[in-house]
Amino acid sequence: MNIWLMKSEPDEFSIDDLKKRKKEPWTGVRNYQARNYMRAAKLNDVVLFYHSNCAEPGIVGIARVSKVAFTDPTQFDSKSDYYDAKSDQLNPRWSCIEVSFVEKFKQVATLPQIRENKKLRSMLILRPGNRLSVTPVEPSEYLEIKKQS
DNA sequence: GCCAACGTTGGC
DNA sequence: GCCAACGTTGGC
Repeated sequence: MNIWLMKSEPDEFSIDDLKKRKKEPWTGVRNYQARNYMRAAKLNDVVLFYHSNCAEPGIVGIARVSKVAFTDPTQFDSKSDYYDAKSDQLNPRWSCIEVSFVEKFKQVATLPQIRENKKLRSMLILRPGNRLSVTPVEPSEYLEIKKQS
């Protein structure tokens, strides 16, 4: 089993939105490395849900992979923000996965807390200029985050 | 709103 | 294939 961290801007789609909707296709990822991580995701992999670009950035809850990678339909939708005219119907460029709500943390694991925790020092989210919306997480890091939530 | 750190694009 | 310009992300 793998563990992933996925970012979302709460103004766009928050953990509460996921709780309400129960599941959500994670469309719109337009970065090759993040795409490759999604393609590597397996059914029921754990997803740490991260709120970015907001007042309190941090890990706010847990989701799980409820559908493995499939063609992201938004790349062929000319009305979508995520439309990609260069993507080939026969060999689509972008994939997405479906994630389902598991839990919302009682306490947010805030970015400063993550940064201060020695056991979480190597998390990719802390890397300067990290802009990947999907990154792998070590099991030990996952356990540590669960502990403080 | 600022700005650093990227990834992508496109001219050559 | 190089690299400058540009756009985007995301913390602060």
